[in-house]
Parts: sequence; C-alpha cells; structure tokens
Amino acid sequence: MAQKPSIPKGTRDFSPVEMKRRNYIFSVITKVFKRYGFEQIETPAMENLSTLMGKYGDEGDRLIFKILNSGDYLKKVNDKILQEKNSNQLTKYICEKALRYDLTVPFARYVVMHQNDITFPFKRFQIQPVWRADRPQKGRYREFYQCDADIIGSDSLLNEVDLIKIFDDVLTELKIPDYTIHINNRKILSGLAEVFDIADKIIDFTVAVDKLDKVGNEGVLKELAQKGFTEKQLDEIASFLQEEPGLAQLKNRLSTSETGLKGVEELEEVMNYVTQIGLKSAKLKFDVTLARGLNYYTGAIFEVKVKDFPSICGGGRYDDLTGVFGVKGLSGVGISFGADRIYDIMLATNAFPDFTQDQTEVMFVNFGKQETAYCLPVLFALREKGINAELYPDNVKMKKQMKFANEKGVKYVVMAGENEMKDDTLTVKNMHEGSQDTISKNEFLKMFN
RNA sequence: GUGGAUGUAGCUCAGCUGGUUAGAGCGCCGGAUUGUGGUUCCGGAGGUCGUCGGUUCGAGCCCGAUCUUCCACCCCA
Repeated sequence: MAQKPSIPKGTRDFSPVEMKRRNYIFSVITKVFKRYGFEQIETPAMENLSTLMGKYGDEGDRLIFKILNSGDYLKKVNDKILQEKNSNQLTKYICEKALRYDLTVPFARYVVMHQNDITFPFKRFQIQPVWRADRPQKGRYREFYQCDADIIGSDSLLNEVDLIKIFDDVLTELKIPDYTIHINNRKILSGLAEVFDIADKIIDFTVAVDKLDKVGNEGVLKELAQKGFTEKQLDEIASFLQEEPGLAQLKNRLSTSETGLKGVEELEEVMNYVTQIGLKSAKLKFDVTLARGLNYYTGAIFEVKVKDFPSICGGGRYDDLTGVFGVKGLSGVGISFGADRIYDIMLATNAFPDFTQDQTEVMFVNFGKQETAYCLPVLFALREKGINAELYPDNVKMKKQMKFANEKGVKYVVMAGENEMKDDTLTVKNMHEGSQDTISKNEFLKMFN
C-alpha cells in the first residue's frame, strides 16, 4: 500500500537552489571566522542527556529532543515509576541520549574532555544543526543550523570587539539590510537588581524587561507585579523605565553597585574600541533591556536584529560554563549566527548573488554511439580545464535534450552529428543569445582559456 | 506546553442554504517542428477533496478526533 511520505514537523528538505544559497552563507561565515583565527570542530549530533539537562533552564529542558533507548527500554524501569505515569521522571530511565540543543554546551563538554590537548585561549568555530522540540512558526524550525564562534580561556574584552567585527564583516558581505547589533552587559542587569533590592528575582526581572519594546512600560510592570514584586520595587523600576537611561545616567543609578559599575566600564571599553575601528554596515546600540534568556551569560550579551524578523544572531560572555563539568575558572565569550533565519531574510530582500558559475556551462547533445565517441575527448578536455560540462546520457529526442539544457541554465549546447564529424567541427549554440556557430574543436576549447 | 486559524490537481486558488460525472490559471506530458530550448497554436494526463470516524436517503461543505502549515503566548537562531 503506497502511503504519502512526509517529514517531521519543523524540518525541511533542501533542493539544489537552496543548497547553493545555504552553502554560500556557510562559506562566507567560515571565511570570516578563519580570518579572525578560529579553527573548526564538530561534535556528535547526540549527547548524553545528562550533559544537556539543566543547562538551559526548565523551559530549555522541555525543548530538548530525547532519544529513546534501544532494546527493551522498559525492562529496567521499576514498576512504581511506570505506575505513576510521570513523563519527566520516566525520561531519565528510558532516555540516556538526546539531540544537541545548541553548540555552546557541547563545546563546553568538548573543552573539558580535551583540556589536555588544547592550548588556551582556544578559538573554535562550529557549524552544525541543532534540534529543538519547539512549536514551529515562520523563521522557527525544529532543526536548524547554528554557526558559532567562541573564545574560551581569555578574559580580554578585545574578544568582544573581534566578535562584534565578525558580525559586521559577515552581515555586510551577505548584504543584510538595516540590522542592529544590540549590546548589553549582564553585570549592569545584576547591578540594577542590587539597587532595586531584587537580587533574588533577577531572572524574573530580566525576562520582563526584555519584552519592553513589545509590551511597553505598563506591560513590564504588570508582569513584575504578577511575579510578586513589592510596590516600592515597582515604583523604582517604573521611574527607571521612564528615563530610558544612557550610560551616563546608569553610572549614577548604579553608583552603589560595584558589579553594575564594572558592567558599564566593560561596555564602554568595548564600545570605544569599536568606535575607533569603525563598522562597515552594522549599527551598534546599547540596550539596557536586552537580557537574553540563557542564564549562563555573565558579561557582555549580544543580539542582532532586523526589523520585522526574529533575531538572527546572539551571543555573550559566560564566566563559568565549564564549571558544571568540573573545570573552573575558564571564561569564554561567543556568538552564534542563525543560518536559516539569515537565509529567510536574504531571500525576502533578494540579497543572494547569481550562482550561474555553479551550473553546467556546456552540454553536449547525445546523437548516438559514434557521435558520443567523437564528443567525449572534448568533454573531458573541458572538465580538465575546470569547466562544468556534461553529455546528455541518453540518445533521446533533441527537443527533450534542449529543454533539459535550457531548464538547467546551461550556457552552451554543443551539437555534433554527421556533418560536424565529417568536417571535424562542432556546432555551438549560445543558449542565452540563441545564436549558433560551427567551429573547430580547437577553436571551441580556446573559448575557455 | 497553552490559545486561535488553515488544509480541494505538482503550484496558486474557485466550488451556491449539504443534492448527479469537483473546476480555472499556471506547470507537466504529447503533437504542430523525427538536428534546435525559451515565444505561439492544438491536444492530453493528473484529485482517496489532509487522515480516520460520526450525522444524513445523500458530505468537499455539518460534527468529533488526529496530522500539517500558519498566527499569538512561552521561549529562542
């Protein structure tokens, strides 16, 4: 019984045109990463579930794709747990592996496992798919590629500067229109939490503030009120939101917080460097409301936004990512490009170049055995010259062969039948112009010097 | 995970208050043109109406479940 095939929700096939465009994005990113001294690694699609759990918050845990154990996976589970039908409890017993959720945590695991082979500071890049059991929407997939660059084992703020310049270089070359790099520092947010006396509720605070541009001041205050913030705290936060503080005002407000001032100082240093170097097309904007969900960030945080699209890049500094795996005191900072969302923007704005050079440039029409023997040396001579060329594999109607060439975007169609063989020539048709000429094999080959 | 919309030919969509054989444009295939594509003309194929079940004399249309895609929330690249 034939069944209609399908693919899982939120996943996609990539056809030849799409692959050309995707590879173009990857190649630009790869080139720039290398230019800044990053080296590539890959890690397995699956990690031990225990490596991933608890690193992304409760919400993140829910979105991890778990892999069912092979074999009789229920055998080892004790009856009591089975009876309870508690899925969260049960997964521990029936899933020991999971698909990677991002590239940063696997990288931390990699660093710990290979610490003796790595010379620090270690700059690695990684371009691989990640999987999230999210509900798909436009620009939101369950399988998508991240392109990460991280520096681990260096506190220097010069790394932040490099990463900002990488955003600028890549997104300029990809012709992403009108994007802004938002930058903040987690220490500033911690400082504010100290000043507002809400240090224990910093996550609630940052999550709410992050939505400011979406829900406005009232929305943020409403959410905070629901989370149990006191009147006094709400009043202070309200007055803070009113003034849309720049760095100078922030310094005042944070004067009692050592951490907060450190954050401002770091941010100023990074921004001063960037101003000195200059940016090609990026706009760099300090944004106190930028929080980002991932709770392991401790210093700078970045996010690249394009109007009317979901964010295309993210990143930040984490002081102790490897700590949970037993290696303390390694600070890292990294960024991530969301290739699929970049793709969507480039498609919507016609930013892709032509990929005609990837196409077959010359196609030989197949007229039969003898004619094939006559054409083959020329075909392979072309390939030796690096020209993409092919011979139509079957001796079918010319119309069909021409149509094939036309649809594939072939530039030259070569015809060699009885007459050409007799005169030792080739008839070459330029498909773009519709013109054709009969010339010698040598003359033809010279066209490609 | 919560709430809402959606699904008819390969694609974009028509399809009356439920009533014979479900339509169009584009695409595809064939012919006009057995050595010439893209234009033109003529002809043709292609549909379990997402899937399963229910109501009805009768369901593409009504009801339920399920899946897909999309939107909002959550979260994020």
